[in-house]
Amino acid sequence: MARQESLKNSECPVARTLEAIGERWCLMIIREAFDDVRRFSEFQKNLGLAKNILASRLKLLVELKVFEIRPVSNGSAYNEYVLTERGRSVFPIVVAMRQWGERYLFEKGEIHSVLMDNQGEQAIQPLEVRSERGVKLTPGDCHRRRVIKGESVDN
Amino acid sequence: MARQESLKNSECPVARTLEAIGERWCLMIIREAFDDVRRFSEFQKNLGLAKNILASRLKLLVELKVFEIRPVSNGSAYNEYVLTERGRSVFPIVVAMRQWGERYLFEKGEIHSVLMDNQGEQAIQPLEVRSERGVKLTPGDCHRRRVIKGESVDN
DNA sequence: CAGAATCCTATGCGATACTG
DNA sequence: CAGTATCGCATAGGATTCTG
Repeated sequence: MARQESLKNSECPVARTLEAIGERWCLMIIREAFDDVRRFSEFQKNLGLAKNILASRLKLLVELKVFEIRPVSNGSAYNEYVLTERGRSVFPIVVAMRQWGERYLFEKGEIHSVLMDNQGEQAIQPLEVRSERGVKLTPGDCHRRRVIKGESVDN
Repeated sequence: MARQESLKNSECPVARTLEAIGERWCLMIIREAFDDVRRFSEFQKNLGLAKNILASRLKLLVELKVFEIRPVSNGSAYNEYVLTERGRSVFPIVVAMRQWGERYLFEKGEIHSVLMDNQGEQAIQPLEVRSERGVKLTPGDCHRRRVIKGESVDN
């Protein structure tokens, strides 16, 4: 089974998301973009990955419409990689990972980065899964159901 | 750079989370566990991955305390893999991935699974990132700051 | 500086066989 | 059934070189 194809047509959205952008460098690149990184060299400097890998990931993410390529404003003849709405929508995924890591993968006293809001320096609330009516849900409160996208779930 | 080590000691919690459980099969296994899958053969049947891979991932996830091994209740002499609190806390990550995939990786009319709550069959709200005071935040509203875990961020 | 192209190695992972 | 052990291929990804 060709590794890359195996989950691409899964009917589980989690599987497809993992297949599309779940790879570590993709998410790290997107995370950098949330900090307004836009240039090839900046991504490379901050992440320390090989240039060919970065290039291939950026290409992939442009194909997926997570980034769009934009000619740079300041004169230099190269491109910027700017998040699309689709790319910005990855935010909750990255925040959820961040919060889990903060909680479980650091020892007390260890340095790590946290996310703060820009106005007033407030911390971020833990993400919570809630039903339509606002009830907080745990994994056990949920089940999966097959639906057709675009059609009503009811009746 | 030994691929597996490169992000493990990053001070970015996103990087550590990716390194720990970001690999596709790990998250798929955890997703199965959210549907109350507990047995080796069930994981394997539902996911269709090779047994040695499943075994190594389960071992890894037990080491990470995402799962705990529990002797099975119903007599059969084997083990169950049960999510710990730490494992259940992965829920928002999986839900965030699910929601992103639902939105962007399916065509209208395509079949996919959705998450519903068990009582009343309500859909799940889109995850939102909010500051302490409840203001909804986009990536641009945030910045990263280095802190020492366990110590107060203020003063 | 922003990539593309080439090369090489480590390893992810599937397939299969073996064990209690 | 629940794994462990072995093998082999494909690919991820690092290092390096080349180009506009």
